[in-house]
Amino acid sequence: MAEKIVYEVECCEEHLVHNELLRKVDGKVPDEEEIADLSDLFKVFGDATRLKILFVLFESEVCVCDLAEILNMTQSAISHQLKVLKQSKLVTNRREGKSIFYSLADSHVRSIIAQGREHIEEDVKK
Amino acid sequence: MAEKIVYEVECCEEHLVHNELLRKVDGKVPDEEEIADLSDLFKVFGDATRLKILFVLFESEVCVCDLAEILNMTQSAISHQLKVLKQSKLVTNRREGKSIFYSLADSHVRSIIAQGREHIEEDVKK
DNA sequence: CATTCATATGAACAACTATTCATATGTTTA
DNA sequence: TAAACATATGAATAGTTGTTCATATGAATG
Repeated sequence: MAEKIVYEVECCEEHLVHNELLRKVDGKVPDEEEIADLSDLFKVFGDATRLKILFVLFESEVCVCDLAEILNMTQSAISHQLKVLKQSKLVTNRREGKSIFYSLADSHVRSIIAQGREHIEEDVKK
Repeated sequence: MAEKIVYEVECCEEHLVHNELLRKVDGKVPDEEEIADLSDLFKVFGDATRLKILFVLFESEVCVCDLAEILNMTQSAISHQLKVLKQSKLVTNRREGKSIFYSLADSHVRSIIAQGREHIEEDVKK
C-alpha cells in the first residue's frame, strides 16, 4: 500500500486531523501481495461445501468417497473443492491403496473457524 | 446436517471403519443455517478492498472520503463495501456533521485476520 | 493385463460479486 | 432556501466461482 498513499488529503477540510491519520495508517496496511494472499485464504473459508468438509475433517481423516456420502454431494464436486483446500494448504492427503485420505494440515483452521463462530454467536445474543 | 447423513456407506468396502466414522461425525457438522452464516462471514473477509478497509480501521476511526483517498478508490466503491462490512456487523458508524465515521465493531475481526496472517506466514517458512 | 474401483480434471454453464456511472439522500452554510 | 459537500444506492457490466458431465489417471484384483 505504501506506494499508493496520498500524503495530502483534500476532502472533509473541517477536521484536519487527516494528515496525522495518514501518518498513522502508513505502513500498517499490508502490501498488495499479502492482502491478495489473505483474501484468497478467506475466500476458501467462504464456501459452504468447503466449510462442511473442514468440519468433517475436524473429527477424522476421511477419504473422498466418504466425504461425498456424508455431505450428500457428487464425488467430483468434493474433489474439486479438496483441490482448492489443498492449494491453500488447509488440508493434506495420503494414498492408501485405491483411496486417498484427507486430513487437516494446520491448527489455524480450527482457530479461524472458532473465531468466526464466536462472531456469529455474538450477533444472536444482541 | 444430521438429517442428511446416510447411515450405511457402500463405497470403499475394504475398510469398514466407515460407519463408526459416520457416528463420530454425526452432529459435529453445524446445521445448514450456521454453515451459511459462517461462509457468508468469511466471504466478507475474502475481498481485498474490504480487508484493506479493515486494516485502516485497525488504526483509527475513519470517514468514507478519507478511506477512498487512502485506498485510492472511488467513494462509491468504498461505500458499497462499507455496507457489506456493516451488514456482517464487522464495523459500525456514527455521523459527525456531513461526514460519517466508521470503526471496528468487534474484537473477533482482529483475531480472525491475525490467524489468517499466521497461516500465510507458515507457508513462507516451509 | 483387462476390469473395476477411487479419485482427478477439463470444459461448460449458471449464479454471484465488485466496480462504475448516474443519481438520490441528508447535512451544513452562505 | 439554494448551493455545496459527504455519503448512499440502484442498475449495468465484466469478471469470478461452484457444480455438473464426461472422461482421464492410477491402483488393486481376478
